[in-house]
Amino acid sequence: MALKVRKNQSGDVPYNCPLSECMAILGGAWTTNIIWFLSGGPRRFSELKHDLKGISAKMLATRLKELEAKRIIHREVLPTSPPSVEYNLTELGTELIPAINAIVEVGHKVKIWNGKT
Amino acid sequence: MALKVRKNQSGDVPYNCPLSECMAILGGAWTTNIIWFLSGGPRRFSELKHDLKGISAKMLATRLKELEAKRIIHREVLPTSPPSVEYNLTELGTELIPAINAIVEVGHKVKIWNGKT
DNA sequence: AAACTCGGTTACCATATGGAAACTTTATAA
DNA sequence: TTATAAAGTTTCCATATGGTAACCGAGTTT
Repeated sequence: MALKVRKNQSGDVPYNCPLSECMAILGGAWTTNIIWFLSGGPRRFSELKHDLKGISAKMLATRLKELEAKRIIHREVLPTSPPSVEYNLTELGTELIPAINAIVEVGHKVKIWNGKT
Repeated sequence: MALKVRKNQSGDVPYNCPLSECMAILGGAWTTNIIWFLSGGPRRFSELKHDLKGISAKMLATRLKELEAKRIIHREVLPTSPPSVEYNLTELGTELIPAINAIVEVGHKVKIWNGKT
């Protein structure tokens, strides 16, 4: 006899939307790391490049533009010479911090489970 | 005068490790959705395929194998006829749920900020 | 005048990602 | 006898992703 498809117990049926929507923000390479470093306060392009060891200028520029378009970060040109550019989290961006922290927490637990204490 | 690179205020310097490690688990397409649906209890291949509207069999099989290799989910063949296969979260997999929930929470907030109430 | 800094841009390229559709095996149902 | 279900696998293909390296303009220091 063929099996019946059981009702899913995790909640309402098309519930994947908020998850997918948020993962569309956090999904790209380096994205969570950028947000995490910005959670410490405003940061310039070259500072972020220094923070994110191994990131290319192209990748960093791409991600910063994406996050700016999604209103997660704010870009501000400072009247220094030469002009410098500072990035910081918007209010919406700040809302992401608890999720990032939760991911960091699990990251620690995964390391313990994998014996990398 | 050239600007000085300021010390980052978000914490210790090479702190990206747990974040990157966890994102390496959660990063692929559909991954968080699969974990979320499994958080409701064990689920068969075809049930998950039904849950995750639009996923291809290939993608689902790939992700399930990945998550099994990372000890996030457990695969069990049931002695039904035809044999069916049930997937469920391991203890380690269960540890991911708070992070997934945090992401879902932010997903809701993002929708509100974007005016999609 | 030459070199350097800042904040990128551009071109080129290799690989990774993921979709569509057809096929498989075992076994039961019509 | 034919069809269908479960749980994938396989092939083919298009696009997305991301790295390297060179380059740029404005301004500044040497």
